[in-house]
Amino acid sequence: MNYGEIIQEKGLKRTTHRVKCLEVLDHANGFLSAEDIHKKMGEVIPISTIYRVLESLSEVGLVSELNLDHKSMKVYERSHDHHAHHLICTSCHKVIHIKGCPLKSYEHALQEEYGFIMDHHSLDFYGVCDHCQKAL
Amino acid sequence: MNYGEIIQEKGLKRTTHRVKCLEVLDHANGFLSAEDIHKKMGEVIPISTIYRVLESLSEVGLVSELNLDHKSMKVYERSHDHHAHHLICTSCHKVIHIKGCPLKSYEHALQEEYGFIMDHHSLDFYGVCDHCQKAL
DNA sequence: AAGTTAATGCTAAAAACTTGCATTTAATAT
DNA sequence: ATATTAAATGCAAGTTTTTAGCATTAACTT
Repeated sequence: MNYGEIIQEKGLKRTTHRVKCLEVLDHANGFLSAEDIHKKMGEVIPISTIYRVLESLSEVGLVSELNLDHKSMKVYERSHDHHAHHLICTSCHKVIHIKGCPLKSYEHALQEEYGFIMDHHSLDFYGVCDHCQKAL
Repeated sequence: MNYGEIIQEKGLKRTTHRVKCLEVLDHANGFLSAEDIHKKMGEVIPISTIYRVLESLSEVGLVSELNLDHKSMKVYERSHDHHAHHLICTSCHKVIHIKGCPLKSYEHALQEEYGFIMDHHSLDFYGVCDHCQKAL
């Protein structure tokens, strides 16, 4: 299934910008800011449109929007269907996806202890990747 | 030890604004934005000064600055000396501190698996607190 | 108390993001 | 295929959040 079809399946119009934007995000390794995407799309489309495209793709769940620690800027990634966390390299900014989550039972324990009903959690690891260690 | 002394101990000048700001953060339950702090300090001090005060307090580790998921705004809290995570109520925005961390061995496993050297991680839980559940 | 350095107030501006509105494009009905 | 309708886009301007420049003031040092 190509990007256009994926977009239509979610009930959105299949526009050039949305297709291109989804493709860019799908090929990116790591998070991209609106500005990054703008550049990768050739800087011909107004940035306001980029924001609107990202908003619509986020709304239907094709793209995830998040704020990372230490960055005062939203970043975006192609959503994955599994619950996942990230290793984020503070040197090259590469993002490694980790499938699986070690927090199930811990969440349950917290729920018991604090009477807090969990909705979701955010977990990211920061450090230096394999490749960057060698480069130093 | 009072706020002024704490500030001086870190090598900063003990100014009225810094003392007041640290006090406000120490008494807050939850994260505060620069704007929140500005209001709590009476809105007489220019917001640019608030940012500078927060910057200096962050630099010496008295205050932590972070970006939460879903909020495109920096928020601040009085630093605690122990490694801790948060339960954040999406209804009343109260923040519950959880001492301890379940990720030690998981981090180690990731380090092995990906050759990634960990620096730190961010972990926050979102849900509905005890109190808000009753109110619904 | 005088001197030195850092902090503050005030104004302006940069950066990130949003909105309004006329025009164009995509999907749908004819 | 063409007309219709609703949504998306381009363009310009506006918010919001955060930072910077510079003259003045306050805090610590001697």
